[in-house]
Amino acid sequence: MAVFPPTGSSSLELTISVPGFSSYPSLPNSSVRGLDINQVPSIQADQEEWMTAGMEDEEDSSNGSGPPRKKLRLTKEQSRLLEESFRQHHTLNPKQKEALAMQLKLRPRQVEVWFQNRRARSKLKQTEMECEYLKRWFGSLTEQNRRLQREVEELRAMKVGPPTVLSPHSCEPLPASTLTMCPRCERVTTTTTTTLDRDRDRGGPTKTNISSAPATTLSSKVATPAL
DNA sequence: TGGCCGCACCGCCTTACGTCA
DNA sequence: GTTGACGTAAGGCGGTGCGGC
Repeated sequence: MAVFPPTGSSSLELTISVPGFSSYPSLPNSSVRGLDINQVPSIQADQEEWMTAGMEDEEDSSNGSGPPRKKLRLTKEQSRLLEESFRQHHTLNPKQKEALAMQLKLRPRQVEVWFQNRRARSKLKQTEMECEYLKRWFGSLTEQNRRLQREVEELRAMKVGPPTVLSPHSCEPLPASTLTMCPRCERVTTTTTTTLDRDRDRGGPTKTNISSAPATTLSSKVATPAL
């Protein structure tokens, strides 16, 4: 079973990079400053139909009689243009916002709100995808953990009744392997000192660690994605 | 130069409305 | 016609950065 591969990104940071607009530029002399964000650009006839209710309600709200909040629905064309703009920039500077608002015949505030909500939706979607990924990865690790536990049990059983290992040269039984538990990582290792090793290296025994065995054994690599 | 204030913007949470099954 | 779920525009609040005083 393959360990679920980590994605290219080693980070789960939800960063939205906006080329050229890392932060909102401060434009003290911008015409946007001092601009009434509730100012309504000229409304075309085809827009009045859906905007009128909202506009009227805003005016109604000034009478302080608890304004019923009417919801304005953006037209498909407006949504399309906003989406298109969002693909280019996830945030807007004041000039872009104003221009877009003019183009869409919306208030700059509406454009701003749409972008805020759009960023939120984008982030939510990303979070859901990452959640799904982590779930699958957890399932993969659980399965791998089960396999390793099983392998540990098998190795423990081997310790009770150690197998006879024959020397490839003399065909005589070699000293029994000893299973030990690594105190640090709790991995089971086996230490085997062969006659061949002794012949080759008088300086000390050579340890053959199972951890260095092929990936199909206990040493199955546990890929840990950088989170 | 540091502190304060106002402004604009943001993210986050929530509310309220429109739509649809 | 009613209802509940869902999507989303908009309100509210706190935080941040910047410019002016």
